Amino acid sequence: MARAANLDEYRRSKVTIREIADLAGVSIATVSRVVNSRGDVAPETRDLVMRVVQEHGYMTNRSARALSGGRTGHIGLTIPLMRGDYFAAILEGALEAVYEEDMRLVLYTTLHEHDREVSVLERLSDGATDGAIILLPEECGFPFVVVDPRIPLDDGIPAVSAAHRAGALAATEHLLSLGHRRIGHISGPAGWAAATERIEGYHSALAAAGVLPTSELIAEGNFEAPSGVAAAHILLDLPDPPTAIFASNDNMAAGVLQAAHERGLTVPGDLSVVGFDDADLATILSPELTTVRQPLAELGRTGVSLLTRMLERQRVEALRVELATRLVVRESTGPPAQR
Amino acid sequence: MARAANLDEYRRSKVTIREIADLAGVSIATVSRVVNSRGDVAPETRDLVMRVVQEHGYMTNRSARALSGGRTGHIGLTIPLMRGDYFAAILEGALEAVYEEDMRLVLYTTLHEHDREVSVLERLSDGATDGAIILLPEECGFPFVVVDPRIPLDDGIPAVSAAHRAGALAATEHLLSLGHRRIGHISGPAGWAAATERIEGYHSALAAAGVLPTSELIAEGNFEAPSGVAAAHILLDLPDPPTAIFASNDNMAAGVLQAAHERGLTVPGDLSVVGFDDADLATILSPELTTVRQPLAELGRTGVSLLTRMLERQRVEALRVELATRLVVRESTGPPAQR
DNA sequence: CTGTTAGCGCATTCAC
DNA sequence: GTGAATGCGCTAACAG
Repeated sequence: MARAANLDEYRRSKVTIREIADLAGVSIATVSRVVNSRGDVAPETRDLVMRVVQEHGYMTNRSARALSGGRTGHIGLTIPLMRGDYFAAILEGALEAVYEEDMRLVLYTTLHEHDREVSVLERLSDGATDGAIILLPEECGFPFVVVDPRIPLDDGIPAVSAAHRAGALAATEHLLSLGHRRIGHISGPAGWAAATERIEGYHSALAAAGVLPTSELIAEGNFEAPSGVAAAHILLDLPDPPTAIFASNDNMAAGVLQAAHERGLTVPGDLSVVGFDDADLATILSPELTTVRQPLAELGRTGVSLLTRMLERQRVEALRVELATRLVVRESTGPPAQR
Repeated sequence: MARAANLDEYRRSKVTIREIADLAGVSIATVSRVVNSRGDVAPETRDLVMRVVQEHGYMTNRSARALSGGRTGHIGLTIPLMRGDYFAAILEGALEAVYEEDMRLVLYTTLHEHDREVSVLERLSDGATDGAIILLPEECGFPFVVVDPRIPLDDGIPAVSAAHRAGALAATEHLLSLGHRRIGHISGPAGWAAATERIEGYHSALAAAGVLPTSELIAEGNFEAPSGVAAAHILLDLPDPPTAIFASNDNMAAGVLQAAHERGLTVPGDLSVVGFDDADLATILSPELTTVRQPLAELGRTGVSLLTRMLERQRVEALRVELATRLVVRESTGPPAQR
């Protein structure tokens, strides 16, 4: 089948349910039943209709179905930004789930800009989508579930997130068990739920090991690599510098590696570093990063299934899901150097 | 405005054009004219309607508009896979353009699987979208433009791609000008247009400098990092190993860095490496990668504008766009070591 | 089991 | 300038 020479031709070429009905000598309703695989159709009628449908390549018009049925089959997904494998991984999971449910994913980016967030939220309620997966929380009269919430959410808002605290705890314990006592932490931006919970995990591990947390050992970053190198330099410039650094994500851990490289420090010989996320980046770096794996794709996938469940049951349930994280030990951690 | 307690309530809460018309004491047609900013409306009527619209938060229902107007305002975008900043960058550009045109982007992944590609193509023509940006070329009766074609395309298929040949030429010339004569190349998969053109650029630069290309200096990879380390080892195991390696993308260049690291080779001291893409990865690595910048976001953006132009003119034009690439010199290249 | 009948919400002729 | 009427393609009662 060659490409249509122009759009008009393409549009005209679309077969409607009425034409199929006429061709098959049945009513529109019957065709509808067949294509929606309803049970109450005689086998022979079904076969007949199916044949005509096949022959003419009929596909039901989604717009019409949406208008009539009240559901578009689209779900929206807002994401702060595309770059970095972090969000891509979540998106990938969501796409997978959406594909399996024969729905479509309408993508929006907010770029972390407030204006943009507002306008995206507005667009979300224009009927183009049935619901949304949101990577930023806002109140709005629209069915949605928040994935990986940036800030603490009201109860009653469905959300799926990862076990940040437990992951950070495991990461710090790992360092502790290796013999480290001066363990620096590069945190995410203050106010972000994930960043806060990871600090908490770091603190509890320290406390459990009887190590006194010092605020000078915590430097704040913004989840981007450059902030990681800056923070690493601050930490390493300390009179009594850390022998290990736990960064709140892999990007910043990459920054730590870069800073170490600049100072001629070997990893893990002179400095151990642990990341968080287990993004693709973690295994691309040398040495490969010891990090905490977040089930990113699962996050996206779970978000979709939560949403579709809400959509089907016709009512919003307050559901909270927390997915487990786990430490992945690779090459960037080892015992501290002897003094 | 609090969240609707359940979906039914949410759905009922949507205001229709008819209600606005009644409230404003005008006809449906008038409201339609106003919200679509048609000229032929009296200023006072316009203001009145606008006020009512604002007050009730009316938004025109996209499904109804799509059914009535024959255009959904959605455009599809198929992408092989989400991971890696490469496709993300293209997607980002496309999203930007789509946002500006007040359209929506429906995302599909093919995972490079043939079955998946076919089913995605089918879904594309179900009326959910007006047209598509495709990262894989197939003939189908549907308006689309191919971005970054994987294989050579028939004339007559609108496409936008980057200047692979020129970029590879610049990269190789750079190495040559530094004094390198044994320059290895890690290519992309055979048959991919981008890979082939980059090899051609590499060859012409060599030829222009009077250096005889040797096939042993070309190793094939698959654009992923592990294939880069494998290929690098092959090249470096040569009796007369290269002093510089030009990898066909940044992922594989990262693999080369990793291989060098494993062998205790310093970059660029013992080995120079050049990548291609200038993905985010390039500046996260240490040393930062000298690479050829592809205008990834521009690729996506241009794809969208090409498509919308096609959609508006109501006919398919055969347009071919090639966007310029440019060499970005960073830390991973330098003169060859003295023998 | 199957056909008939109503809309779904909107854009768009046309008259006025 | 404005309103009434028509249809986009389909699903969902209902009736037979």
